Amino acid sequence: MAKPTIHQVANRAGVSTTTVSRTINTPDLVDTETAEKVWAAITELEYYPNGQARSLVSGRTRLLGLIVSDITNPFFPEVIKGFEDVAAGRGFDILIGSTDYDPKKMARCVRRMLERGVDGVAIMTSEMDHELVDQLARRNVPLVFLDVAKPREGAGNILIDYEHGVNEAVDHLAALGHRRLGFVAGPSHLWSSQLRRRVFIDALRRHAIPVEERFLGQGNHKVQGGLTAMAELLQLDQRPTAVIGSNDLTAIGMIRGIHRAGLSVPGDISVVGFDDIWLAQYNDPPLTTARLSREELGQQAFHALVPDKPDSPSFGTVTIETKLIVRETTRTI
Amino acid sequence: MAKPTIHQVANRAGVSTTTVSRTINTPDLVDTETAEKVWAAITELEYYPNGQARSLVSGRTRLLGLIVSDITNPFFPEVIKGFEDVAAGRGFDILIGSTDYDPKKMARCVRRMLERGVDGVAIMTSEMDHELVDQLARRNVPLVFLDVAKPREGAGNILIDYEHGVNEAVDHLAALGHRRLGFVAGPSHLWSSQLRRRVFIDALRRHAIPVEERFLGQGNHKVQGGLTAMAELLQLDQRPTAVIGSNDLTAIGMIRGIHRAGLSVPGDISVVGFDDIWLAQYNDPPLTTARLSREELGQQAFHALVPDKPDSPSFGTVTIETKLIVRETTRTI
DNA sequence: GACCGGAATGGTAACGTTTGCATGAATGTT
DNA sequence: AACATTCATGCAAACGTTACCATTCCGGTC
Repeated sequence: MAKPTIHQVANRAGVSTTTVSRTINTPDLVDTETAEKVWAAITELEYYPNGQARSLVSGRTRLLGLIVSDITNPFFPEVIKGFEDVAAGRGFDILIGSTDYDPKKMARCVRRMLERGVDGVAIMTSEMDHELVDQLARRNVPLVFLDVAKPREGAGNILIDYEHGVNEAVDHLAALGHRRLGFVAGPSHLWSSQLRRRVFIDALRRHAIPVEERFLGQGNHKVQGGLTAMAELLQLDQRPTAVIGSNDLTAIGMIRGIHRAGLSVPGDISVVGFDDIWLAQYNDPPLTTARLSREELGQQAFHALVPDKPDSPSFGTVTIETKLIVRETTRTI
Repeated sequence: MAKPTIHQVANRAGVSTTTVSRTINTPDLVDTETAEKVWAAITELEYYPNGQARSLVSGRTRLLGLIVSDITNPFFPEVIKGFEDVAAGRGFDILIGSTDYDPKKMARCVRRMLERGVDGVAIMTSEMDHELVDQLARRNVPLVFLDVAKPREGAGNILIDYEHGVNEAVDHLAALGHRRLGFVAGPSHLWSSQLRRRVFIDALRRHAIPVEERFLGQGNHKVQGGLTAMAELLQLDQRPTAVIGSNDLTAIGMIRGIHRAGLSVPGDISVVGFDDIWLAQYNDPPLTTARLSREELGQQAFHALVPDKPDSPSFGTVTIETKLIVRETTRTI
């Protein structure tokens, strides 16, 4: 009795398969009485329409791909959640692909999505093979890129307004009297990480604060990177009085580094992070950071892929705001 | 030119669709020379076989469902990673479902998986509607339950040997001279959380350490819960000298609580966590905790769902070990 | 009372694969 | 030289839906 088909339902209800199909998809076209019989048969048999058959004829799969670098990175799960929530609400399922920062895996991911015939792909990873992505585009698969170098033609692009948050951070620090600001960047191959660094430097200029090369550290967007970069910064005979991390993990590592050196945050050095991951508020002390709403990021990605009004492709560019959240890792000098 | 079919490939290569299909699936059956022609056509046209058509005839989708409560909980992503890694290696895709602790969403999840015709479902959530799960079982969908109350017949079950880790923790603490041990539990509706508590109490008995009711706090497996529970414990006129958290998040919250009260870890109170989430090692100070390998959990789940040898259903029960990792939150009394 | 229009339903051809059966050529066996 | 055996290939029928094109029956209109 496993997996009844539409035929069995039709038999049991004493109607044609066409009628069953209609009862499910276009109820207006079928008589109330017959509809009831059909529904009875459906529930009795525990019938579920076969998705592959459905999408074979319709050409749509109601399946969306989501490619991230590493689901283990606390930044991503929240994006996924935002994406999945709204997708599930609209009857879409999502296919997760982790690239693990490995272009080969990325290729495998794309191939898998292609074979599944996804109705769209959200790409949130930098190790991108352009040839591969072009292949998707050529097959008219809607695409959306999240926080990627240059907006791509013929695809949705979700940009992040780093400037606002970073400016607020520098404002905040400057208002507290800090003039010697440091920054620990993320991996240099990552475009968004370079951008964050650049935006920081611009903000300093705008505040007429001198940009000191030696205050610019190099991390990797992980705790460890922040920790070791901070250790170097602390070697300097003249230390920065406040530092900003390229993301929260970096900032948290920096705080660890400062603690290990026997100094205190924010007593000796103020620290600001970026992203406001979940963990930031539970750090010790709670981290001041520029928030970037991952939920919104995920939601916007979905909307770019499947527009509210059918057939109105939204190749637009959406910008996500960032906003400083002041907690307890910053203090007047 | 979007989405070429097997027919177009066949045309271009001057062979029948059958031959194309065979070149892809059973290369032995086709002449090397024709195979080459076919492959040429395939790459020129950028042909990818249509998955739905494929699984419509084969009956298999090579799609696996994975139902978790909340992907945002740092415990889950690593399980997912373990699961996905090995699944991708074997050509399976996975469909993520978040229940958000909501039985309604759980129902929607199951329905979605049923319609997609998944080849198996891994369930790692407690808000389980038995009727729903039975529906899956009736349709012969392989199932595996992760860390669930009682092993279920006709399905895989992955259990976690909490005892070993907790015993090691209590051993460790006892060896350091602690005799007043506290425990902050997880949500009481969660079976695994009750089990952890029970195992802790058993371990105390085994060490002939008195079980003091007032040292048993109530958390919620989140940082906040550990924090407030610890605050209560600290009100006691006689405080525990060491405390164990039901999971790492709880333990981290407890440490925050201790710090807020102006006490130090491990100077005044020793703390032990459970799980060894990624974050544990970067806590300040690094957390002593009983490790439960989430990667292994995910991998075992996959293997339970799709056995190495086809058609050998593995309804067995696998146990995952736990093991104490000593870091810097425990010290002699 | 013949005709028309709409509502409810059914028959059937797709959709893109795989697969069992059939065919034909080439090779080997007696 | 006739025949069995393998190898390479093709034809056509599935798989479970949906969508187009009938068909039937009904009440209403002139």
